[in-house]
Amino acid sequence: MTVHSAQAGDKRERILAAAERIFARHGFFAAKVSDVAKEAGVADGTIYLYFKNKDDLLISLFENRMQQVNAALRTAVAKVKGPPIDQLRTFIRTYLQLVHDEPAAAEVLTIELRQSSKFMKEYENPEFADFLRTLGGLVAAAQDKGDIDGGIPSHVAARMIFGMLDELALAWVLTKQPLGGNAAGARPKKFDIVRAADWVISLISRHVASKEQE
Amino acid sequence: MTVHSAQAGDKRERILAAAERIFARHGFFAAKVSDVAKEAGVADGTIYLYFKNKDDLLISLFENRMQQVNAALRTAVAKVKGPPIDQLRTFIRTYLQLVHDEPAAAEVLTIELRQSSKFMKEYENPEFADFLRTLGGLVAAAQDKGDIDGGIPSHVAARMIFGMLDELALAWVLTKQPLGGNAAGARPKKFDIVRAADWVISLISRHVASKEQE
Amino acid sequence: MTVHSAQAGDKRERILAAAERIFARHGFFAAKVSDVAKEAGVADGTIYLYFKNKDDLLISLFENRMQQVNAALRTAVAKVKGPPIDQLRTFIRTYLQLVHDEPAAAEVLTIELRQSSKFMKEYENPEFADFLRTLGGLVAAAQDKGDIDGGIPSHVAARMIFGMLDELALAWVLTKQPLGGNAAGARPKKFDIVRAADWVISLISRHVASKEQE
Amino acid sequence: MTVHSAQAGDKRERILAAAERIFARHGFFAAKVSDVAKEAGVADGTIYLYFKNKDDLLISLFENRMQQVNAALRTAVAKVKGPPIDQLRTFIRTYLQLVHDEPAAAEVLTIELRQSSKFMKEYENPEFADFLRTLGGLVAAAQDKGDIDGGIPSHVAARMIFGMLDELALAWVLTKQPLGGNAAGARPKKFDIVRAADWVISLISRHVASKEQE
DNA sequence: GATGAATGAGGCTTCATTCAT
DNA sequence: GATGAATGAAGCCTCATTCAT
Repeated sequence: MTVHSAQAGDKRERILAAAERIFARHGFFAAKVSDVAKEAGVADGTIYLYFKNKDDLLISLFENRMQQVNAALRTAVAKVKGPPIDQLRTFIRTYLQLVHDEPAAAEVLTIELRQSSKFMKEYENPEFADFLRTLGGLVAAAQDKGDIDGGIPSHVAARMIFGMLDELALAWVLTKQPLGGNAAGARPKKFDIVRAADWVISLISRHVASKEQE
Repeated sequence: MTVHSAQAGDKRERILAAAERIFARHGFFAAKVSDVAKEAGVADGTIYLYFKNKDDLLISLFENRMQQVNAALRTAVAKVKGPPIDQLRTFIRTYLQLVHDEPAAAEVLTIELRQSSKFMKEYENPEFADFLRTLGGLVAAAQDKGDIDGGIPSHVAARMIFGMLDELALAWVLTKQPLGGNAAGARPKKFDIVRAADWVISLISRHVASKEQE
Repeated sequence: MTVHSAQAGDKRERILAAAERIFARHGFFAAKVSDVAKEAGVADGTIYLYFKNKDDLLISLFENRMQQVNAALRTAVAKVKGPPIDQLRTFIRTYLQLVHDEPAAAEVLTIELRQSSKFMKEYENPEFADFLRTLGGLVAAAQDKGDIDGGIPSHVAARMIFGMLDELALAWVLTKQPLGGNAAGARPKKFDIVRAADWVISLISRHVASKEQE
Repeated sequence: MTVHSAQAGDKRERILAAAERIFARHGFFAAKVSDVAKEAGVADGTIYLYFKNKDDLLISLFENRMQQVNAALRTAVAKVKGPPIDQLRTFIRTYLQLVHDEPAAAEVLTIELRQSSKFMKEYENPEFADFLRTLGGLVAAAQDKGDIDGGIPSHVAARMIFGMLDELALAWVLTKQPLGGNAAGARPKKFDIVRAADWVISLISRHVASKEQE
């Protein structure tokens, strides 16, 4: 029974995970619902027991993943006792670490979120708003301490920082790293996405940032 | 005669302009070729005299607009005699000014470019590569002068800056500014996209940047 | 239940039968897939659950019908105990009887097979090859017995005989016989396609063939 | 002037010749009018100065080629002073020689005539009727002499013979002869279409036919 | 007469969604 | 709940034909 209901409860998750992979692979529009079903190991119709329609599947995926991202960020930031700029660094590093660990999720959040901003506007996007609010708060605090230029509206600065992270994620995700070393500069080398966190901090902070690396 | 031949030569341009508006309005996938044709005032089949298919229409639109953007940027930057950071500011300001003046183009370049990174990878994107190369050059020069942190690979910094611009453009474009004043904070206020250029510069430059506003 | 499962299993057959009628009526190219669907009493999309595309529908129809023809011919010939020329007569008579009984099938096999020889070449046509092989075997046996001129390569003779049958079928099928008597020579009279079997035999056999008519 | 008008008069012929090649290459339905125009070296619209529409182009091609065929056959047969069976042999041999010399024409007459029997019925086909009448006359004469079985209605026998010729032509035309010798039986060898004339005669004549080969 | 850019009707096909089992 | 065969709306694209030059 427990196993059964667990499997049943799992089904929604399995579908979301499948959708993540399929959307990452083909893009939302090119992806077929039946492909998601196949990847999830369920029948086409089953998807409609858990989601209203294809759009809802994408929306739900966003909400779900952004929720996880926000939770991870909150947890990580809460642990930092140092000044706001260090919390910001942690925020950024954690985000990019997630991108590194979950490239499919990153691809969906980055590319598909973007392309579907169109219909995201209609559905609103509370989790993303939350993300920006948190980031804006960290920025404002860092501005108070004089670590970031205070002349910039913090919500705009938050947007800018998100833009950097998003673009880094995109560039990193789209660079298909050949297994092993890469042939003499044939393709752009896949840079270290996690290290990039420090680059972001050093780009935007006015002082030489205190390093607290592993 | 002049009118006629101008119109004839214009037809490709008219279709591109129509596609720009339609794609900006509905998004690439939701847009119908027949809508583009109607907007351009031509028959459906006429589109296929100038473009191989719907994809090619999008690709061509990118190339064309990015070419214009690059040309405008080159011209604007060439006029600046000051230090690299001032050239960079001009680059950024010009870019955001273009976003401001051509919101439809910005929407397509920003949203649709993103969502179609998928198939942009296949078609390559020489003009965008050019854009990044120019930006990277300016960054490197500014780094040499000590105006931007030199520890960041310039091509990564260029990506980050582009990310900021892109996100600013996106946020600005998607905020439907109600004509006239906006109802008490109901919607996020449409910030001044052009002024944002200075914010970008002040965010990333290590010294108080010299203002050279109009 | 029986009816239902029968119908379900039948669906492919129903579509083939509908295609046969529609193709015979309008010709392959002029026929619309949606007409076939309507004739079969299914939705347009259903066709594509059973066939890859319109071409595949035609190909499958050929294969299916030729298979039936070959089976009928084999059965009929196997019953004949007489000399090869009698088997050959049975082969021919059976074929023309099928044409008589299934004019739509005949029309498709005769006309559309021909017109699509173009793309039949690409798909091969094993059943037709089988048909020719069987016919060639009978011819060779009859040549051994001296009933047919032995100087002709048997596979070429088989082709010739098929050509006669095909042309007879075509001429017969295309002659729209008005019901009842025909107006004084206005239209070519629809000859007796089954009797024509004997004419074929008497045309090609060197001796007065033994008649074994009904 | 003469040259000019000759060229102008030629244009219709050039278009017919182009249509013959294009139809033979792609089939009537798959062939595009613009391809015919390109092959003929004229503009698309020019075709419509000489032909009512695409169908008319095919019809005219038939008429024209069948006329030439009939003329050639009449001339050849008129030279033969021997018995009807020899005239018949000449008729057949001449026809197959034409197939050999003009494979494109043969392909159109054979394949496209067949597939378009559909709309040929509507347009009638006087030249083909003429062909059959001539052939029927020769058959009847040969029957009178006892060289061909007299029990067969001569117009049906004519059909049969035409069927043989048509099928031989088709088989021969569709066998893409590999340049040079052919790999050990990989493809059916391209038989000698002209020699096949004698095979036809020996298949249908009751006596050992007098050979009058070159 | 000749051109060929433009037209636009119409078909093949896809795929999100439903619903009988 | 789960299935997956069936549906049918809708869009991309082709290409025969026209007509202004």
